Amino acid sequence: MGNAAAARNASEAVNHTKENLLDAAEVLFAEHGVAGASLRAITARAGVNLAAAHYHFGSKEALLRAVMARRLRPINARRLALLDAYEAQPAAERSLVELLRAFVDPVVRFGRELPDEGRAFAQLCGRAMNAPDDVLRSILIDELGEVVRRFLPAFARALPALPRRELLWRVHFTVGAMAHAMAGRRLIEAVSGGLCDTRDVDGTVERLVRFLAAGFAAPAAEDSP
Amino acid sequence: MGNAAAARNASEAVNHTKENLLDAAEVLFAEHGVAGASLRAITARAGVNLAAAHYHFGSKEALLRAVMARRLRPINARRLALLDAYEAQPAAERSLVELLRAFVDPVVRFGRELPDEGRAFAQLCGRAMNAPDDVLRSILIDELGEVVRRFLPAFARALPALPRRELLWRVHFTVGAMAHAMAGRRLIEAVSGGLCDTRDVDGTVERLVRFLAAGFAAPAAEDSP
DNA sequence: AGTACCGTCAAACGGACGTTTGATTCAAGC
DNA sequence: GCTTGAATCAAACGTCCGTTTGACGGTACT
Repeated sequence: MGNAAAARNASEAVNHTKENLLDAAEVLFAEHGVAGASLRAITARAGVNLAAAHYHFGSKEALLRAVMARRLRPINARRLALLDAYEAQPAAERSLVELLRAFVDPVVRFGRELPDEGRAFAQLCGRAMNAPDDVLRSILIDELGEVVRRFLPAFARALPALPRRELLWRVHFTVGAMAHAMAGRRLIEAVSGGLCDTRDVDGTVERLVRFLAAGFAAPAAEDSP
Repeated sequence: MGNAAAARNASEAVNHTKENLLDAAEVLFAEHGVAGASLRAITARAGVNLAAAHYHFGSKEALLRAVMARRLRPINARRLALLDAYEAQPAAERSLVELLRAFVDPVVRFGRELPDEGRAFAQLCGRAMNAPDDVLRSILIDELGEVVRRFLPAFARALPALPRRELLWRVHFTVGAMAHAMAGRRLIEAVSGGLCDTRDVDGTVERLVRFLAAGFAAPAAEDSP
């Protein structure tokens, strides 16, 4: 049967074509959008035949899903691990900054540590949240499901005085600021004239977390509607 | 020469075809993205012939530009007017909240007051900042040029103790939160289970402005890099 | 009546797209 | 040595795209 292929995949030698396709798709999806990046351009960049994309993934959508899953899976795993560490502490020692860091750091870090592909993925991921493609958005929401399911109660516990509606809005703003910080790297570098260095992961995370923590700690507006 | 047409345009009777095209394009660009919305779908929705789009606008890109300009122009004019009012006050009476409101309110308000088209434009506009289409992004940046040129010094004056790099980052986060609040309406309504009502313009603006004001007022992180 | 022009229309253009097909190569199993 | 099946390849499939064309009615001006 497929013993040969199974043995080869299980051994060390991974499929070059598949990985090349993922790398190329990641960059071009980020650069031109999902609709704007054609399979012809992707396969050409990967140095493989056009039909290889369908042979290995089945469709363009499945390729996109694989691109997202490859990076999102470890990112979200790390987020949950940091959340576990945060919650393992005695309640008195937990700080909102730390909770926010658990939420923000892995995304920004993974997105920027890989020199070039990470840069591409950061753009793609930052855009995905509000992408017009239902596909891209649904992929992100699927992969993000457990993260929000675990983080929302943690935020609520860290801010017991905040009305739930206010909390949800602030998480919403947080996601927006984070996504923009990831997707809009060229923008701030251009506007700041190079003063703001987006390659400084720790600095970016720290600034973002402090900004958000202060926003979360703001007094709640009177709850009119 | 073109006296007839000029007279007709100058008179009350505006061109129905042109406006129908703008309305339809606004909704479909927002719903499916610029690349995903075909001129065939747009003209069909507008109830006009396919060739009318090129006759009246010249190209798909020019149609997109017209869609954006129609809404962005009054929004940005209002932003600058609010900034003028803010700066006309004696310095002692100015508040950061008010400055942020001048920046945020017109976008959210115009984006949501129009019952349905505004909803579409809000999505489109919120996405435009990081859109993969160079066209859409460049349109927004063009229309936004004067706004940032006037608001950045105002922010710097309102927060004289904040290092410039920190200020730029926080403005960056602000833009992200604002864009996400506009583009991600369906998202927060779904996540909150309807608890957060995105049709409540005043409430949204107020929550966002307070959140951002607290973030801006946070102590600056040590300026490492 | 005649001219000029605007707006609309159906039809077609060439090109790019995602996907499918069938042939070819090559290493592993009997 | 022959078969099997995974992997790659060039070529083609049908569809949809943005744009162009040329003809047709209608209105305003001479």
